[in-house]
Amino acid sequence: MPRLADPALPERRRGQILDAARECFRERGFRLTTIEEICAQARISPGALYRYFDSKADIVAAIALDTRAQAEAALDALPDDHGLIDGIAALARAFFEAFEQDATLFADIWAEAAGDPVLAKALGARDRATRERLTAVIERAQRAGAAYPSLAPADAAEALMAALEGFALRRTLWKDRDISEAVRRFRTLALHLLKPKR
Amino acid sequence: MPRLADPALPERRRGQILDAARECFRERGFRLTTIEEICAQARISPGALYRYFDSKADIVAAIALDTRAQAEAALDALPDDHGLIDGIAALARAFFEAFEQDATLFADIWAEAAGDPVLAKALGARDRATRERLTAVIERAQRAGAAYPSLAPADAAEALMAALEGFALRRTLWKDRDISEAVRRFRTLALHLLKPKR
DNA sequence: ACCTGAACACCGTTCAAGT
DNA sequence: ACCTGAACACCGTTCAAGT
Repeated sequence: MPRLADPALPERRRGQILDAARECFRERGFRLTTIEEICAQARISPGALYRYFDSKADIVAAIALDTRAQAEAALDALPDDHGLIDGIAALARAFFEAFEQDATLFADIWAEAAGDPVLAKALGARDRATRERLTAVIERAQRAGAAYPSLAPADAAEALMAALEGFALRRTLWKDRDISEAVRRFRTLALHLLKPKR
Repeated sequence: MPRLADPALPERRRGQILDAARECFRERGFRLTTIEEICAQARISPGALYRYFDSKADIVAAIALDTRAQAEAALDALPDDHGLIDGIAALARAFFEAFEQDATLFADIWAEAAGDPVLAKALGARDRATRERLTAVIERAQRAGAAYPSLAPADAAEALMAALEGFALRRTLWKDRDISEAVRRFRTLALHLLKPKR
């Protein structure tokens, strides 16, 4: 019998549960999937699951923050020269793709956040960080002459994020419409916001 | 004993229940409010409630469609001359105000729609109608020279609606931020989309 | 015809007992 | 230290019985 427990176990278990949850949410949506289903998928008992997550909402929160973190990381690769618009469009595509299979999850996350101050605060902090990075990129682009400076960088960033999320939200309704169409529309919007001269 | 039932009763009951539901949702959010709470507020029994609505989701659906219908009606009053931008801004303010007290409801409606094909279809039909009206307004404005024609009217309409809903969504996270700030940001976006020359 | 409210079904969460 | 799974609590929905 080991005196010390496996220090990697908690992280492994959390990953195991999150993977199972994503799989289930994808199949039946957040509302309809049961803790028992997640447990079956993760080959674990309810009691064990609650050792690693406080609640079902806590599981969505973890997934939401993870997705956000990935999106934010992609921002660092954004060029601030004349490739800016295309970079933003690529980012939008990645964002839409992240929610392609679990389209409903996007809406569920926001609904959960709206009713759960803890998740709201965590998501809010991530969101602020994301917006600040995007603002910085736009600011540099304006200085470099790659973006039109009539719009305050912070306003442009907020508008772009709102539009991106708005398109993602609307895509949950029109599941038939393909991603490229959404990307094209978002790209057009970004172009008008950042380079109105062209 | 009357041979014919009061023909206005069903509509009255539905209104009574919807008012009660709105009140409850405002206070505790969609998730947390209980059918029993709505019943208490409406002074009616659960059995009676289910005579007028199929499910809890059906109640949100009714509220969602009602809110949408109001927003759509406001579109008719939109000027297609140089007051267009201000008209759109006023519309955005009304939209934000409609969800001011039940901020979480906005996200809940989408989450519900994402998981409920019936609601999705109903909301989708309304949405299409709204977009077509907005498209027509923009088209007229472009012809009148009040909007810049570089953007296809349908794309502009879709972008504006996505942005409007994106801002509304994000407002559920930042409850502190006042409406005027959101309206100002949306107005700026609309300006860049429709009148990039200025 | 419309309503009541107890009963049912389901599911998120807990906890006493195991190894 | 970690896990199991039966039990609990809660709530959306139904339905037999009332008027």
